[in-house]
Amino acid sequence: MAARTYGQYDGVSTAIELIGERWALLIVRDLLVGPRRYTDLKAGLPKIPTNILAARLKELQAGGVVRRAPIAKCGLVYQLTPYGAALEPIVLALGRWGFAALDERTDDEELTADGLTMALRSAFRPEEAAELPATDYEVRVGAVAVRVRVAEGRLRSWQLAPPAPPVGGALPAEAADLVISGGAGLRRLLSGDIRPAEAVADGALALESGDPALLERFATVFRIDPVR
Amino acid sequence: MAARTYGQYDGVSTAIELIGERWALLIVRDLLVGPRRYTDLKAGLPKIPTNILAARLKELQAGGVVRRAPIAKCGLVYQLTPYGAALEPIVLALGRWGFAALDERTDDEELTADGLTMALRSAFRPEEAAELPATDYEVRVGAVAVRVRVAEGRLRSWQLAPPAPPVGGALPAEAADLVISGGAGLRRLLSGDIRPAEAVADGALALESGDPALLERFATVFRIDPVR
DNA sequence: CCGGATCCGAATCGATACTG
DNA sequence: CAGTATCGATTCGGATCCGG
Repeated sequence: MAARTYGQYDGVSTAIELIGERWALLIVRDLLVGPRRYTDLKAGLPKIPTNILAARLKELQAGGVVRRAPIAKCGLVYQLTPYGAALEPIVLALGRWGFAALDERTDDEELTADGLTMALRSAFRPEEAAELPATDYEVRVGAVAVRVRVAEGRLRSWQLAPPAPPVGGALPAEAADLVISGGAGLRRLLSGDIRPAEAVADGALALESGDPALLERFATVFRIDPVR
Repeated sequence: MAARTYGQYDGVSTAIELIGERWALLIVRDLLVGPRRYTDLKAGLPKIPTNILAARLKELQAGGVVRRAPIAKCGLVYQLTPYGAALEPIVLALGRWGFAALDERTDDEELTADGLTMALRSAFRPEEAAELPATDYEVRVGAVAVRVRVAEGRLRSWQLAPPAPPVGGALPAEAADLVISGGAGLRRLLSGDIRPAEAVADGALALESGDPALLERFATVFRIDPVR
């Protein structure tokens, strides 16, 4: 295990020895959304071999990034330690950087609930949201659906499909103010590549319910600017 | 090459498909210091197999992260594209995160000039430096020596040993205001684990030349706070 | 020396099957 | 649910070699 080391003494090398192995950062990404059970992780990372998942979880625990905790009633969850949770701004920034290289989705690529949740988090702009009234959005892409609430410059999220335990408190009972769905259009909207009205006219984005004017607000609060 | 994909459609997955392969981010780290030739990279990454270096450089070029450019008089260099250069804040943050997990240096780990340069960059605090008079520091750790100038809230760096082409303009002719050397002491100083005076008293850090009072200033301008 | 390409054994990864 | 075990396919690492 120490045989495959980089042999360098510095922060970057140490960091990628902790979280640079294949699949490791995607496990961290999912755990940033909330604690997850072994089976949840496996479902959220459909292409990970089960032995690799087991191996990574052990390494991440040994590195102090992840902790294994028994949960109230039967079962156990993996969760980030405070040290692991400190990766959040890095993973979000990496998500923004990689977002710029995204092209059209192909059939063998899928978007998971945790992937969408983190994408929305990485696109969230607190400064823009600070003065706006509290608003609930529901975003659907294929089979996944995420509910986000923007209030007081902060973002909270819940996963509706597949359902995951609420991480931002109890899921609000009432319907979202705006419900949108669509894959390709969402990416182009977040990148500022297309205006909200165009996205809807195109059919790239569908307005399921809610005031169409709220889509402008959504596009203001959630955006990932192209890298330079 | 597309066989080993994560099969997910999101920014984080895309990012680590571009720069998540073994050694890739260390190549980026070195290129963030300045353009490097194949042999420079090999020297700065002593343990990288040459075929892996060649393979990574090709992948990074294919991904639009690195560009290969012929240099003025014979030879060619690799340099980051603007898209690759946008990784700087991420690599610096990762360096700070990993720094927290650094323990004592072992004999098989070495600190390279580019590693030290990036460590100092990641530790630099512009806010603290904004109001301070321009100051030059020279930092020596083992066989590597780096010269940094803090002026007007900005940081510039040059590599003295092993010498690399100046990336922040011409190397100042005059001697640095403060010259310090020492390995273990530097890490503990940057982490705030030890006070400047103690570090010198310990012998963990040596003051080669300059006003000892400047060491306090150094410790203020360069610091990596423990993660939470 | 620079900028790689080639070859080969060792370690890791990926897919599937299996178990407490 | 939470993983191990097994095994073939890849990749990595180390060394050598080669054209300019």
